[in-house]
Amino acid sequence: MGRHSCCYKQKLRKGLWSPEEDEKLLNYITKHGHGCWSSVPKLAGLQRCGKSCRLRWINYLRPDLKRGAFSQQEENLIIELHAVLGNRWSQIAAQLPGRTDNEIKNLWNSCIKKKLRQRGIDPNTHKPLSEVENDYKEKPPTNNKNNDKAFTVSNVNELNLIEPANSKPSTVSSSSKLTTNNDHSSSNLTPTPPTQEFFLDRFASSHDSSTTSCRPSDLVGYFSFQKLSYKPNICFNSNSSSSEMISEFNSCMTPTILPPISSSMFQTSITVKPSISLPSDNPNSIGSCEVNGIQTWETSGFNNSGSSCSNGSSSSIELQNNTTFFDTNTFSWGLPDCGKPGEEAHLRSLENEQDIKWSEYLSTPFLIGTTAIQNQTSQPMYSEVKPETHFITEGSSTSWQQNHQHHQYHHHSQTSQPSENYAKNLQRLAVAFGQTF
DNA sequence: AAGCCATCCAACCGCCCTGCA
DNA sequence: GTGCAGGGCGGTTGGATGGCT
Repeated sequence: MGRHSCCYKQKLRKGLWSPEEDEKLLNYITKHGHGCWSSVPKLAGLQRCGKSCRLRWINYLRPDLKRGAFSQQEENLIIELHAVLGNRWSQIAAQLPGRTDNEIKNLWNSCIKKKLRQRGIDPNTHKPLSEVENDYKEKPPTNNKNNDKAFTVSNVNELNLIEPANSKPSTVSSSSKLTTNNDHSSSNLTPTPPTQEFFLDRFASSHDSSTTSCRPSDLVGYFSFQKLSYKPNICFNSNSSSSEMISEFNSCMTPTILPPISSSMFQTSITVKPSISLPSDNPNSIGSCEVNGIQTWETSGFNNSGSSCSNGSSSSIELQNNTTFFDTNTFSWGLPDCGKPGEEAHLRSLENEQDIKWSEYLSTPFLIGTTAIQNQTSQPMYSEVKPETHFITEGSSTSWQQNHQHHQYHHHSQTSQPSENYAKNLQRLAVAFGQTF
């Protein structure tokens, strides 16, 4: 187990890749696509195992990789995603176009962890270190693996680390603490993804429970960690259909059950502009072109589902991601230093069609209006300064992302009626959290 | 200049999951 | 149902690099 058959073969090179090897691999995949990875090294003339080739491609040679340092906004996003997803680097990477799981993992281990600790935050639990220490004293881990890193709603509440000092403690956290960190045993460090309790708690955590209003503007800021109004109340009838549930939800706006959220919910469409560029005189150069105003990349075989160019030199794939990403509006910090001015206008023009709003799941009161969110002043959590910009990156739905996403739930059907959308999305989300309504 | 140390990050390892025969 | 092969993921390792003494 572990080692693949190809790895047992003799004479396989290990270690750093030489430029020649890179060229061979790039050439091969550009022309033929990777197909079966185990056959790639042989066909490409490489003395490597298939896994090694795959890794090299994914982490280094892919044309849509964004090179360079992570922006503060990306770091913030990683931190928050980590709070939700734990060490699921691939899922986190799926939310950061152009970044690889390996890259993010390295950043986390080398940089972000340290920063969080410096700020008195335990990077595993996202709790204040003092609290973690207290917890440890009170409840020493009996069985090591899950205890010390178990993820609870209270952990998530600590996301509001920079909450004003006078903010009141959560009114529901004690009752809504997640104790179901059981199905993620694959990773000891992986917190249980928060279910609806998490978000309810999040709603409540920074709010006075006596506040009864639930302004859409508050909800708009949900993902920006604005203070939210929350009235613990009601109200789904378990026999209700999804659309009825939505209706009920609309009517009361204070559900005891929020539609579950998963990483896939965070996703909306983006387009990514690959930042890797090869020398123009490089015969393996992967150029770009625009088709119908959409950035495309000549990456024959890069995406098997891509449309093919007929010039024989390459095929063109459309990198417009119509699947998933955090709603560009839900995170107010954005990636200002990643976006290019010229791209932004184009991206903004895509926003309307790209946005997957909460409203699609939760109906209008949760609508995260573009203008509304734009005017929100986000409350920084981990960083002192959180620029108020959109997280607009030109994203890609590359084959690798699609691979990532095949575990996830594609939604945002463009042909379905709204009610169908709601039902489907709710079902998907329920499945995503292993729950049923 | 040399040695030591810390950090970064590319790559490997081991395991799990899935599809298929 | 079972075993195998391949893909994917997360954890870990180790080489490269830079700073400091």
